[in-house]
Amino acid sequence: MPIKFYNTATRKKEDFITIKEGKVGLYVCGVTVYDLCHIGHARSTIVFDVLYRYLQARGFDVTHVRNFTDIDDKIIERARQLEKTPEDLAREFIEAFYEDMGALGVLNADVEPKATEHIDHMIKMIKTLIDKGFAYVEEGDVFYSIEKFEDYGGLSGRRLEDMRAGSRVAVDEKKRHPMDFVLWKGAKPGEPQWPSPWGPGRPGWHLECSVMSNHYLGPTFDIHGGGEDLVFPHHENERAQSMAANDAPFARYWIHNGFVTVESEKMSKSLGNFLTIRDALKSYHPQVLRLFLLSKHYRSPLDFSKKDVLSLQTGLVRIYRTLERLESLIGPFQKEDVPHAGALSDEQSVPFLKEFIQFMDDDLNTAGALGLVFEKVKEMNRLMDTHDDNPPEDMLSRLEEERRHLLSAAHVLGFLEEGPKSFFVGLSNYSETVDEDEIEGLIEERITARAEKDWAKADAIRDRLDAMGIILEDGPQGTTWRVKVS
RNA sequence: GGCGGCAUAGCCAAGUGGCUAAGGCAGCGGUCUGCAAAACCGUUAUUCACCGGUUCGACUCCGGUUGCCGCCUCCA
Repeated sequence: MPIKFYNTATRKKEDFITIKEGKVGLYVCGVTVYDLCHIGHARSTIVFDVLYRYLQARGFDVTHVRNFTDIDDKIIERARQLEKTPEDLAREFIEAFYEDMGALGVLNADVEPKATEHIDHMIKMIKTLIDKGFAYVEEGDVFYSIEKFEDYGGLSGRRLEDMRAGSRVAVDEKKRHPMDFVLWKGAKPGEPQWPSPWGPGRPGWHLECSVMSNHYLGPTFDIHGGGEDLVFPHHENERAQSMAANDAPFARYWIHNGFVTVESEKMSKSLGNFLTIRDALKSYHPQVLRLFLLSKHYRSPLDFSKKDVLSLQTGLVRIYRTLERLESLIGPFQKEDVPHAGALSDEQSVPFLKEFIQFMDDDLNTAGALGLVFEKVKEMNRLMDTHDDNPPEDMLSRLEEERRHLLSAAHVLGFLEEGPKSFFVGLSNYSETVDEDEIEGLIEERITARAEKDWAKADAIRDRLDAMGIILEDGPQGTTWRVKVS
């Protein structure tokens, strides 16, 4: 069975066939670095991170390009407000991007180009477009003439006539057609600028992705991704530029992720519900956030609500508790066992991994795949329950094997990558700080009381700890405690 | 006005033209435990917004209605 992706360009799920056997060129529109990333950026970045991981696990040699837009009107404006240079501002938020996304377990892309590194290539493409008659110069600006490109609208399914009716934009009168867009923008005094044949200025936004995808992946490549809001106009314009300049098809598969709302409302600065990754990480463990963002199909809208995130957290805690239980039986997971590229090949005989592949092959169904993970966890717990005190050797080796399968699936989703201990320590940071000595002391006291069968006293101590947010577990090996997290 | 998407139990969320409609959270009953906790077992949608149509058969395909959302302007 082939991998299938929903292709925005055709509005259908299609079999994924690469241009070159075994190789995938993946271009994902990154962020404009004028502010901190929010939870919506996190979803998009994580979704394509999972796509990247999955294609690699399936054995493809993937070239993943994720750009930074580091010159743009918003950056200039924000820099002016903060009295910084646009370069410093961009550098600062690129750093923040790595910090935030790194916390969420996002891998670096293979190439992470910045728009300002490709100005000369952009000028070259603009020249080509002018020479071919797709672009015109007006007083230091260069515009793309959409009427010259017959397939304009071919990606988003829009017709020019329809759009004109709904246009609410004050149209730049230099444009010959209201939907024409800028390729090169003449600089006003004091603005960042680069020399060009049309005077000093800076590139238009859409141009950078055309140039950089062409530069790193060639004129025609496999997958182009981004948030669904980019379909129009950004991707439509990118496509028009690239196809006109290169005389070649552009991306073969267009993949777009759905939006994130916060407590059922669209994120916006005016509503004050603009949730940055940084703020979200103050309330939730990064693994909880990551898994939450993968708990629904990537194309559907996702509502970020505290209640739903916490219920997902409870589930994740259960998974980690199982891993903890496994460690006590068969020791910690060895890092060398981390699955290598191509681990999820077509000839998969392990039923669990086979099912996992079926879900992921079907348009990256992370939600279905996650359900599978929970089923496996239950199965392993059940197995451990049957031989609580004296586990036979063959059961231990079976558990070891199943844990390896579980973790190789989890690796594709980018979670369960740390040990249970470290996870629980991390999670406890989200609760009030606790005084370990005090807790240990109380537990000692309670052990004595229990030995004397003074149940009233034992229960009183347990209640007291409970009030402190500490949960006790009396097991065969003695009493353990953990912090109540939700 | 145009384009597109979504509507599944108390909540979140997969999925399929006919076989028991995944999974998580919450709830209830049970096993275990001094009692708990954790884990496990059982249980919670005769039904998939509404109305028609296609079909031997639809929640799944088609048409319409209602509701919600996104895009058409910078936006992941």
